[in-house]
Amino acid sequence: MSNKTTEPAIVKSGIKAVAELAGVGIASVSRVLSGQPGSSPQMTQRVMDAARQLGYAPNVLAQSLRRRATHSIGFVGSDINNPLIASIVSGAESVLSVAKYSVLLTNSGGDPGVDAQRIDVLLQRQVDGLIVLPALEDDPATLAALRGAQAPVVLIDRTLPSDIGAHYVLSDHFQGLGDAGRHLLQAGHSRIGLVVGLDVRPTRERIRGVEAAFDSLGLARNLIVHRGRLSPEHGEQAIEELLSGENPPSAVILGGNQLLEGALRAVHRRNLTLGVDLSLVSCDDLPLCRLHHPPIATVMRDTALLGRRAAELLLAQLREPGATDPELMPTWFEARASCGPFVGSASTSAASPGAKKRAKQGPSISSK
DNA sequence: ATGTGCCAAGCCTACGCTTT
DNA sequence: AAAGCGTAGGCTTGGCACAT
Repeated sequence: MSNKTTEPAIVKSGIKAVAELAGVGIASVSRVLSGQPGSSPQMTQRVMDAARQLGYAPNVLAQSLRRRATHSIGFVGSDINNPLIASIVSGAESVLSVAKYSVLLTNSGGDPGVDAQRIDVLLQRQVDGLIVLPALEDDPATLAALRGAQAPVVLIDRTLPSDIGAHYVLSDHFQGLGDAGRHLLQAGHSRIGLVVGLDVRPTRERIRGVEAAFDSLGLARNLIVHRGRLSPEHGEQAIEELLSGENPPSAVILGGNQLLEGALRAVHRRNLTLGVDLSLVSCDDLPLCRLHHPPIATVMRDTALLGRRAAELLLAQLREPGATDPELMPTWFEARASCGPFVGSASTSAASPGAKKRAKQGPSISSK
C-alpha cells in the first residue's frame, strides 16, 4: 500500500492567501493591488510583500465574473489562411494587446453558416467586443447572431443593415480599381475582364470603380465581369473562360488575392507572357506579386492599418458607446510589368516612381 | 477624515437532500 | 432509482459600516 500523498503540482495563491500572509482583509488586498487610493503605506507594503512572496496573480476568470467584462475581443475572420486576414488580425492585435485586451481568433473558412456559429460562441464567452469579417452581408443567421450582440461590433470591409448598429472600417476599392482600370484603358486596352467574389461590398465597389474608369475616359463599358467564390480555382476557371471566349479581353483585373494562384496556373498553361500577351492586375500585395516574373501590378492597401483602425474604433466604443461614421481607408494602384508598357497618362499618382519606371520598361522577364 | 473589514453580487457547477 | 431543487464554493471588487 502506497502511503504517498498527492500534492497538487502547482499551488495557486489566491487573494485569500495574500490577505492571510499580510494579516489584512481580502478587500484591502484588492484595493492595494488595483491601485485604489486610501490605503496606508504600511498596509500597502505588507500586501505588496505578501503578493510578491506568494507569486500572486489575480484570477482573470474571477475578475471577469465580478467586473462583467472579460477584457477579450472576438475576431471572426473569413479565412485566416489568407495573408491579408493574417495581416488585419496582426494589426488589430497590436493595438488591443497594448490596451490589455486578448484576442480570441476564429475562422469561418468563408462559410456563412460557420460565421454565425463563431459569433455565437464568442458572445457566449462574453467577449467585450467583436471584429467581424463575414463571408456575406445578407446571411440571415449571421445577421441574427449580430443582432443578439450586446457588445460593440466593428465590421471590416462589409456593410450590414443599419439596425445591427455596427461600426465600419472600409477600404476604398472604388479608387484603387478605378486607377487600375484607367491605367489599362490609357495603355490601349479596350476590353477588360474583371474577376470578382460574391456580392459583398468590395465586389460591388471594385466593379463600380472599373466602370467609372470607362466612364471617365468617355469609353463604352467594355467590361466582362466574372463572379464566383474567391479561390484559386475560381481564378483559374475565370481566366480560362475569359480567354476562351469569342472576343477575349486583353487585360484582366483580379478582384481578390485568392484568385492569383489559379489565374497564374491558367496563364502559364497557355504559355502567355504577362504584360505582352495579357495584362494582369491583382489586388492586395502578396510576396508572389513582386517575386513573379514579370512582377504583377497590384491594387494595394495597408491591411495592418485596417486592423489597427478596427481595433481603435472598438476600443473607443468600449470607452464611450455611440454612433460613428464609416471610416474609409485608401487603396492605390501600383503599376508593374504585368500590365505592359505604360503609354498613357492615367491617374496613377499613388504608384511609386519605381513601379512606373519598371512598367515603362515593359516585361523584361517572361512568365513562361 | 482616514483606514480597514464585512458582505453581497456576479455566473456556473458539483453536490447533497428531498420528493416522486 | 430517478428527478428536481437548493446550496455552497470558486475569486474578486464595490459599497457600506465601523474603528481609530
